[in-house]
Amino acid sequence: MAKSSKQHAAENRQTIVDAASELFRAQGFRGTSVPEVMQAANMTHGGFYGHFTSKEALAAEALDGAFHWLEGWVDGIAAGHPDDPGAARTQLVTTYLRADHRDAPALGCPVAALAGDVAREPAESAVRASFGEGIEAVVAQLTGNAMQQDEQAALADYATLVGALLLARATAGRPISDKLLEAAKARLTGEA
Amino acid sequence: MAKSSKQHAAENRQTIVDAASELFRAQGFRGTSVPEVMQAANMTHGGFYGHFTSKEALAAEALDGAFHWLEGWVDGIAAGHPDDPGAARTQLVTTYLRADHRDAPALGCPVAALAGDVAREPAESAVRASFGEGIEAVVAQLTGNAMQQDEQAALADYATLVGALLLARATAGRPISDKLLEAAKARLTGEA
DNA sequence: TGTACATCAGTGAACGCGCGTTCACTGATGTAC
DNA sequence: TGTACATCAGTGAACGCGCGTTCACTGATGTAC
Repeated sequence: MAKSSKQHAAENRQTIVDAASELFRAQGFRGTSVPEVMQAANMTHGGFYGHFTSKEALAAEALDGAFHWLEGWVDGIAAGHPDDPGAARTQLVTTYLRADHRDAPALGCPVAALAGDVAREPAESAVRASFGEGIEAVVAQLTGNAMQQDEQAALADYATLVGALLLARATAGRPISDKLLEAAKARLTGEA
Repeated sequence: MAKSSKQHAAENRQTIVDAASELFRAQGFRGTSVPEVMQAANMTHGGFYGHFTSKEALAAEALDGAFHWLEGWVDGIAAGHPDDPGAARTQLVTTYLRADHRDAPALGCPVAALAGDVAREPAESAVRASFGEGIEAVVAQLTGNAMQQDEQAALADYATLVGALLLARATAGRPISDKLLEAAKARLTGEA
């Protein structure tokens, strides 16, 4: 019944990717070291290069994983409101802009967490490619059957969501932080 | 006619702050080293600690400088449209979301350039304090005589501007990058 | 006005440290007979 | 089923490097008489 060593290795690899996905979102690419990721995965750092060719390769894969989670999250909201795209959109906006999303970047939207880092990546970077594909996939979800927005509206909504969450994080601890979340919520749900 | 050494030192200090302000916006706090800043200011790095107590102290001062520039920029737009706050707002939105602002973060809005970095700063950080005060000052400008927006609208606008610019930077090179700028422009100027 | 000393901004070498990455090794798993 | 060998995931020490910061020194500027 013991796991084969290949199974074990594959599980360990996934543990590394998952740990990296959270650490990168919380601390950024530069703010997270390979030894730190490996320690979070309960391994020593020497084994890292048996699984990945470089830190950047891990970053791209961790970002893919975070986008995969995000797409599942959007799908889950859409599934909760079949035949009512407007209600789905409202719930997405409300949930995205909750204080607990602001306060837990490690487990939240990779776009808000890492857009600033990705913006500084060189043009050919694998991380930049993953980010671009990820964001296009999410926009496709918002314009698809589940949410039914036109593309321009979806892009403007997403920009507002990301901007508000990021500014709320950067000003956390000040009254303006909560106000930013409320203002974006009011704007996007038409309550003001 | 020769400058006194005190004048010279004060000028050099300002040169360091200005260089840091651009480098930090372009590359982030962690992505910019003290030697790199000093080289950009045409000095060797040894003299740095004669002017600043730490890299973080420089970062806070450089951020203050960038916000000062931003406030002047907003004032300039407001002054170009006396008695027409709506036109001022439209010009601000249009200018902020231009492709050349996306492509020149070093000389642009410090909020878009550094919000992600500031969000990871600890609660007591000097950089975080500078950022919070800076953003509050800018919001005060947008709600003041020159632009006359109510606070909630100003916050939602700013979130949209920052989110769109940041996402456009993170996706630069893809068609979606320009679309993000256009979508935010349309949303904020009511053209769609 | 000229000389002697004090100041202090900037230089350049050095520090300890953590980074990304490499590598010789170990020991458990897998394979051949 | 049991033994002998091969594989290979993970260990832990080590590498060269750039970081933030320190410090002894230099030489131009400023001050005292």
